[in-house]
Amino acid sequence: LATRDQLLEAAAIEIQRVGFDDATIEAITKAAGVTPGALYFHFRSKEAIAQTLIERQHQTIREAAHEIQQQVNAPSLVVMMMMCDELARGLIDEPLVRAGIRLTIDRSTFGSRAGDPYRDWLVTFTDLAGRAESAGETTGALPPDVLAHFIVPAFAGVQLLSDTLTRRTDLLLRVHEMWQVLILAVVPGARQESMFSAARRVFAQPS
Amino acid sequence: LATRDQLLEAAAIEIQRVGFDDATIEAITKAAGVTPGALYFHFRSKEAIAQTLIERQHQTIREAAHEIQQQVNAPSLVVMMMMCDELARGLIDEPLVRAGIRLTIDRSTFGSRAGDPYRDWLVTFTDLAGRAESAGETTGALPPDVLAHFIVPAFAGVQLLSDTLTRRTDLLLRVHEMWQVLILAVVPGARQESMFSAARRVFAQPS
Amino acid sequence: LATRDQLLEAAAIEIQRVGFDDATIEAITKAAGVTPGALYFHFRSKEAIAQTLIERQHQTIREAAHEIQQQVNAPSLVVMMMMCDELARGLIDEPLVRAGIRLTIDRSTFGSRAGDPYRDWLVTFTDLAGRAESAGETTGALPPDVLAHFIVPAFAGVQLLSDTLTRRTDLLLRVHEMWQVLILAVVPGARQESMFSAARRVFAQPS
Amino acid sequence: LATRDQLLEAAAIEIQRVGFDDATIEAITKAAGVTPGALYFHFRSKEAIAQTLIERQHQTIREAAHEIQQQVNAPSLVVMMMMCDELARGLIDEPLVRAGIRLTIDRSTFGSRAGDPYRDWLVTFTDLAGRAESAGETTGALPPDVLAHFIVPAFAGVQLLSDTLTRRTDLLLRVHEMWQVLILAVVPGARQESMFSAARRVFAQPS
DNA sequence: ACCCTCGGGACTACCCGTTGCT
DNA sequence: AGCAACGGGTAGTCCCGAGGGT
Repeated sequence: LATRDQLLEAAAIEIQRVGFDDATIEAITKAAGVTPGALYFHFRSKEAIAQTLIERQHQTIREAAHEIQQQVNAPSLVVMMMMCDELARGLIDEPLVRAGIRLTIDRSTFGSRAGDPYRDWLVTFTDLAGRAESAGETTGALPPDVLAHFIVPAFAGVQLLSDTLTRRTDLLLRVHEMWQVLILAVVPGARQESMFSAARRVFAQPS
Repeated sequence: LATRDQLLEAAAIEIQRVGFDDATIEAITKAAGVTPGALYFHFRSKEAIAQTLIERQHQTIREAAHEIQQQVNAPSLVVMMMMCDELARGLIDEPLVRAGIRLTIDRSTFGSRAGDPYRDWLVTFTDLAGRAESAGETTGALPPDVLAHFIVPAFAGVQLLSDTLTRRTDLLLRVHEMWQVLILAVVPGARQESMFSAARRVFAQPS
Repeated sequence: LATRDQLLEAAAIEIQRVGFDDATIEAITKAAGVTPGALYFHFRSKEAIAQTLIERQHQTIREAAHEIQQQVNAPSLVVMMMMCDELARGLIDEPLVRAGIRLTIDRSTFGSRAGDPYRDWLVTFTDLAGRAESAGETTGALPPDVLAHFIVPAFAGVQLLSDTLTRRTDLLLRVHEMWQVLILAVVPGARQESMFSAARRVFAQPS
Repeated sequence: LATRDQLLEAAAIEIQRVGFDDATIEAITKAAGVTPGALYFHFRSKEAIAQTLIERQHQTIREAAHEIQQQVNAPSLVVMMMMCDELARGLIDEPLVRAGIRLTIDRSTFGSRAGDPYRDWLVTFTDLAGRAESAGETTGALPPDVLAHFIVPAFAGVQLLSDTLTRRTDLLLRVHEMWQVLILAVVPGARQESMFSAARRVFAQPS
């Protein structure tokens, strides 16, 4: 029902704002305009809401990634950039994404499930890195899985610092800078310039 | 008093284990072998303990960094590696460091103070990056502050994922890999090999 | 409607299992395969179900007692035994009877109505005890009402202990033993032996 | 501390009045003049209070029984009567005893521990019944354990009905009547009259 | 002067019986 | 008869002072 979605959105906003522990049921229900009873009709517990939120965001990102890979006919490296860009923009203005990430990082609450989104990204990026290497976009000095195992956490860290220090106002800039380093590290000299300009196009500010 | 230190250590262990919110006064005092009254004699509040913990860790790291910069006569880039290595090892086995980082990342609790450690690292690394450029260790393609603004979050991210995915068992390996990327990106071709072997020495497993 | 009976049976099973307070509407409706709405179409409230259950069990027992008194041409003392036997067997395998007794004993919920079944038994047994005395089955050392006021609670107690200690597996045995004591107490010596064998026939195990 | 006892007494009064489930923490603490915090300092949970109450009553009764057996030089049958009398009087005016019995009967909450008091009485009464037989107080027609297995539940039932029907105002009378039946059943004819008068002395109304 | 037992108060997640609207 | 929602209420917990012991 519509109430369920209202609750999820209210929960996302609240969780993204104050974190899971400090997001009270009262605040969520009040924001959604319903009563606690209604909430516990749709969700078994507070954790169940968070789980749903995580899954939804997880799935949202997967779909976006899938779409990008499908629709766009671009170098694998550029696909990676677009995925980073997509996620970064979501982190700036979509409560669902923000809440999902917050829940993934403040792992106080969830056991092993918390790492799932990371694992997902790792396999996707490992795959893309492999294709990039095959396409000659990278020098091959670094194995694809090593590269993926660096890009994903690097992005996570950039996002984390940007959030802590500037409330993500400089996020796009920092992600752009991150890709400049990556291009310098893995793209053959001859193709670096075109990659730089591709990056500039991807991370151009307007939403 | 000795009680104060016992309290701090018990708090560090507990916070590193379950996070600030779920670390109860009761658990901390029980672990320290004292009563809540004793705790509130030494600290004004639960937050005060966390603040003390953060400051202590902050200061511990600063001292270590200072020592490294002083004692070692090494390229600035290698100094950075050693600082990363130092922190990584602390993150693996020192409760104080682990608790400090946890408190910095799970920022639920503290307003703006949470970013202080990051800012500290940023200025230190910006400085070192400048020196590295002057010494010809880097190509200069990236301004020192841009470089620092990438290394620090990248390390934070690597640590975060390593913690989430492997409880930091692969942390040293990942940090080493991170530096391989960085070397490829910023060190002039002629000096890369010596930097690679320097990195190998720094991140050699034995503690 | 058939739904009504399903509801009653499910409620009986649930109440007999966990008691009135802990028997949730959700569990009952789920067991009956209907929705809360359906329940509230047939019953005004949760208490109404319990009342219906009590009345039904009350009536079931009355009918059984009536039948025994009517059909059987036996000494009044033996009629009493048969009624005890009947109820005991119901307490072992009929959810309706079990639930009814549970509701009568866990009197948390109902005010004065709870004693009704007891009062009923008391008048019936007082009457039977009077007839027994007239028929010379008893010595008359104890007035009929005193005798009834002992047999009824004694049975209640035997049932209670048997339930608590052995989940009623030894109920029939204990009720038989109870009647052995009663026979020794009130039956004239000359007729005791025949009463003992009558008791043995009544409380013979096979259902 | 004194607070602990106040809480136990308040809990006893409340539980004896409305039962375990309907005895709210708020009511108990309010009656004891303390706050929930104080209660949860002394007891881990609501159930823990009930457990303590049961144990205390259990122990109280045991001590009383021990004292009776020690101090009094009386026939075993009379000792049993005195124990019944003692418990009956406790059931009339001592909240602790009333609450203990209520918790034992409304067994909704506690698993197997609930039967412990019964088991205790059974062994004590079996022992006393054996001594009575040896002393020639009983005919020996009933084995001691059968006798005990009848007296204990009979008392329980008498108490239960008296509570339900008259709020225990006729309890002493009913227990007296119960013993009249028992004397008729098991005491040799020649000694019955003296036992009857012993019973009259034991169950004389004044406290 | 230091330490601790004990108590206070507020708040939260959770659940449940019940009822409109369809 | 069903789906969805309501609102009241309870156990549990936690952080934190104020009073006595040592």
